[in-house]
Amino acid sequence: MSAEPAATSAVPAACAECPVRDEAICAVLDPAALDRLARAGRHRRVARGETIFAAGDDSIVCATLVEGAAKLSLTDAAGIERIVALVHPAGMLGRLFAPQMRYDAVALTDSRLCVFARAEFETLMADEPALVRAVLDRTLADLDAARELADLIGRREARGRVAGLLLAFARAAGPGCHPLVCFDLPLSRGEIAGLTGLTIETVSRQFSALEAAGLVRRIGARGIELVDPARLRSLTA
Amino acid sequence: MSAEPAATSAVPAACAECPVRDEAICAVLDPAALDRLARAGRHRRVARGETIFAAGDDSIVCATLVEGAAKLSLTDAAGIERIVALVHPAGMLGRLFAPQMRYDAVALTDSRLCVFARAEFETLMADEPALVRAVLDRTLADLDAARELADLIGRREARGRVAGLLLAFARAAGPGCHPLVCFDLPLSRGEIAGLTGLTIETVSRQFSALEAAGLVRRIGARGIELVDPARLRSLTA
DNA sequence: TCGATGCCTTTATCTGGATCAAGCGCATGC
DNA sequence: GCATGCGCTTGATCCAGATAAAGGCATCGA
Repeated sequence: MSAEPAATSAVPAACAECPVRDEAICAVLDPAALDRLARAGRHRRVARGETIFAAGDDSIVCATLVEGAAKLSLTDAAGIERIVALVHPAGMLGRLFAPQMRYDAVALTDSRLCVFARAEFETLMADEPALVRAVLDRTLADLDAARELADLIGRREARGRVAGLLLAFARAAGPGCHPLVCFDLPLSRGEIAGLTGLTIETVSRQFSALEAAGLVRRIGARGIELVDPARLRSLTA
Repeated sequence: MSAEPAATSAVPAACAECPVRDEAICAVLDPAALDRLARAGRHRRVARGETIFAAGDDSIVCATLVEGAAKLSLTDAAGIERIVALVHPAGMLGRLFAPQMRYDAVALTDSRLCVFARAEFETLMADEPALVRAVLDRTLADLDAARELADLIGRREARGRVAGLLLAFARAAGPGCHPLVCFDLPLSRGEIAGLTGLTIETVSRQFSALEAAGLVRRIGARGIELVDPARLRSLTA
């Protein structure tokens, strides 16, 4: 693989130093299968705010998020965005076995992807039971996350939704910051609103209130410190 | 494997007349594997309102819903129930590869289940790639449904939530009633409230308003006729 | 240096849905 | 026949959060 010349954006050897090598679906593959998958994959960088694919697009690719963060969302006729999922490193993007994308996928931070042609990926799945199983594990985790989100935004008061979101994000993005109480929330107020079913203003007020109550501390534009996770959790009730 | 040529080449008796035989995960299995699964499963009837398993229970079983309907829900400290999923015939209940149940599963109508010991089911999955694939398909469908629900309750006005729920239910439970515009909604007002994140009173008022506007018609306690699905859909925006 | 732009916050006002409180319809039981 | 209970509806009131409007504070290109 190192014999390949000047292969810049499509380097199978990149698996060796892949940050999500042990967590992504590829982790379960034996070397031969990994090599086959690696040859099918292409690395891609996307900038913060860039659309990876849009709802209604033909579902021709799927991808593993290697680094960064992304959202899946819909924007209704009134222009209100509703986010239905956050994707963290090692998570997958795209719809397997379906003809069209159902949501917009947008990068929340500068990110790196490992992109596969869907057809090719599905062929590989047909040959590799372990890959099917890995995708299943990932999908079950996604399902848990989706139901947790439904539970979160099903509650009636704004306070609990925001508190729950902070805790969920801290948990999901956890490995990024050891104390697990201080992390970067790569979401604008508008995105938090779209995720929680609130408005920007309400989100802003809730943040101010949580800070005033000594439950969290805002650090710069996007930094969050969970000062009192226990009390925060109690708001989640 | 003890040789039973006659038995292994025929569809197990219990499955032969199963109403979800062609839709449930079992549909993909060859006769031998189906026989093995059938031997591992046992039928169970549950009455409307009966709890199938509760959040926190050890995850020792999983099941296919053969007939009826069920809900997955959580009840918070204040006694407010939030429903995170509806399960229709051919759907699965239970958490694979996880030690504990995460939600309460309760029958919405008198129902029939095909129950498996989780460990045994997982063993069978290890031997049957087609079963893993079938479970994956089912899980992907569940994921779509969960995200659709998150989208539904993320919207800000009650009208759209109720309208969207009716359409989603009509679609999901569709095969039950041919015109697809007239069906039985096996949910109490309280359950609809728990599903949409509203209160009983608001749900009731929205139903009255939808009926007054000529979009739906209520038939008896639980019957619903979608008089104007198109206009209903427009409320979903 | 200077707007211009975009995002966040804050204040003021309004409103849709929550809450509180009766009624109503319809079972079931005595 | 009437009481009891339960779920649904309806009305009256209240409030949390939506809406509207303005100001603060970065970054950015000219």
